[in-house]
Amino acid sequence: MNFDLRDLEVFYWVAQLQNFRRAAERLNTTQPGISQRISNLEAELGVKLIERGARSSVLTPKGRQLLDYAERILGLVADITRSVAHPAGLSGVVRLGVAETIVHTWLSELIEQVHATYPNVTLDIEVDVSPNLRNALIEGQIDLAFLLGPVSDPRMVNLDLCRYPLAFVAGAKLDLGPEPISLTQLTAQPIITYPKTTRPYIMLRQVLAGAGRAMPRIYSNSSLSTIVRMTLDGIGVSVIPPTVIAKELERGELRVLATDIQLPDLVFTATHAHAPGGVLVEQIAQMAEAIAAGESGAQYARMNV
Amino acid sequence: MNFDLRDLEVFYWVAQLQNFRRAAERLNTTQPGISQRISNLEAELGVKLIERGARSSVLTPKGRQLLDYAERILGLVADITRSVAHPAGLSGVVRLGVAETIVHTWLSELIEQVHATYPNVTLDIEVDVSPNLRNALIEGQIDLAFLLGPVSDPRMVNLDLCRYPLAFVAGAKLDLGPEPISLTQLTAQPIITYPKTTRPYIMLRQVLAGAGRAMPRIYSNSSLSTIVRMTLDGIGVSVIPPTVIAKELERGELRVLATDIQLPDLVFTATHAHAPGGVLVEQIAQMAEAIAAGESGAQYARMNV
DNA sequence: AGAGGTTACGGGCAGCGTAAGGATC
DNA sequence: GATCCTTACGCTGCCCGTAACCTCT
Repeated sequence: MNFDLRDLEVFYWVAQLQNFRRAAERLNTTQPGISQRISNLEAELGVKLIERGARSSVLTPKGRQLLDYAERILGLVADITRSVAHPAGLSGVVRLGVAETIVHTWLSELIEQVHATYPNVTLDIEVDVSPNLRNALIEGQIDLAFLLGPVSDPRMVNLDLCRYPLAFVAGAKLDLGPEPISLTQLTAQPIITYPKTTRPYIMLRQVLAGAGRAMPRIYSNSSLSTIVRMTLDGIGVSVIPPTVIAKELERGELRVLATDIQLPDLVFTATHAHAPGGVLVEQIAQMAEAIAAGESGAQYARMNV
Repeated sequence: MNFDLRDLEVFYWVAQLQNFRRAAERLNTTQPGISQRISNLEAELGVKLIERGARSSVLTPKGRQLLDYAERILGLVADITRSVAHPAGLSGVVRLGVAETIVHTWLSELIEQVHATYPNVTLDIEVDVSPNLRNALIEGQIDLAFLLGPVSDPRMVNLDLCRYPLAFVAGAKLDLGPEPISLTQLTAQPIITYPKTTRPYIMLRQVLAGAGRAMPRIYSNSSLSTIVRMTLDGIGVSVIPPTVIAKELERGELRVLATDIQLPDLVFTATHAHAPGGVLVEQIAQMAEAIAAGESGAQYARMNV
């Protein structure tokens, strides 16, 4: 009998994702590697564990039986890394997907704290819009994401991070008339905000459409920095969380427009798959939760000035 | 985090035996190998697990914590080999210690059955007297032994195998006078039996001494075959279980002497360490139990003729 | 033709056994 | 000096990644 924990881990993920290729992505390896591991496991146990189908692979009865054991064993191994292993000894790569908003708030703080706590851990950071991050999570291409809203997939774990109000922001020089600014005044300008696939865009569109008038031009842009740049250049009014432009507000380069328009807040979550062995991921998610809670309070305080 | 099941197994045995060298023997490997495994485990967890002492090595608190997990994990792995693995796929080496009496009764039958059931399993068989087998078991040099009497060590598991009566046996030509033979008649002859360290020898000595007369000459011999040979040659009367000389009895070359002397039966057990992962050992012990039960009945039947 | 999995092959590295080197009694 | 463990070193064998192949739809 010669199988190891890696075999069980591979088997677990193939079972979960019902697909060799996705398991390979999830485990940062190649598909033939997965094939070999599974073959080895089946040979060692002398039993067929996985029924390879044309579109997806599914467990045999023996495979289901093994899955139960594999989950328990991997869970115990995770317990070991939690309770007996020294934190500084943890190592590995965590693939992190981040919505750009987070990049402009507390991401760097998290990165520093992770590297301080786990010197041997590498973060692979990928910045993208939340819908893409959501897909990447489900496909197993990233381990953890900080994105908009909970991901309602049974296998995903969501931790609430922070809640940022949206606001209409304009360049200091742009004159829109007396405040509070009405919808009509606003929509004379192009509105600059997040891409079409994202929740802020959809929410904004609903709010503007709800008023029953002609749709204003909406410039969507997947780069938050660029949105800020365009707003600074007076190209239009942007809809973003003021949190990300604290500096520009302080310097008086940008201002938050007083309006009566209610926009729902942006709610960010840390989301990851429920995975045995994902101790690191859980820890980092919890660190993010703590940092975001602290930052969020600070940001609110600043905004209330 | 990069440790495997082998690391945990090595750790488990070092913890049990409190000694690297003995763990190496138990695991059929070399002592530096054990050293390396433990070092690796400690490095991976970033924690000292074992306090190396001059005479024995003992677990640190973290080590005790890990031992708990290791036992559970290895137990689950054993469950896998029990319930999901195909028996024919089991492989490995089982080091078997056998008292010679067993060699002359049902050992070959067991060997055949083991090889039929587990084609990939190798048996390392060592024939020795029970006291030596007992030590080898405790030292972890053998995995399983068929020997005299239970081994009363907390970590050992004993299964009753068979019970063979002892008898005085003489060559067909040796004339000792009218039967039943008295002690006095018997002790005129040299008595040939098992070595001094063994239970039959001690029991015999007590019985003969109990009679309060001068001790007869006792030839002790660690080879049962040789005892039979000497008895056939008329050198003396031997004290052995008639079971092992079925053929000689049938051919009339040897005979069992009728006496009033009560000798306690030889009780054999299959004994092995309680070890997680020792699925093979448990299975073989159970096979021995079944075979011995069958054989034992047959032998009794034959003797009652 | 494209997605899913297997087979083939070469390079790198981990783990083993041998042998020599402390440490502790 | 005896016991116990660590360190050093060469070697083998495994495992990984690349690439080509097979097989369904």
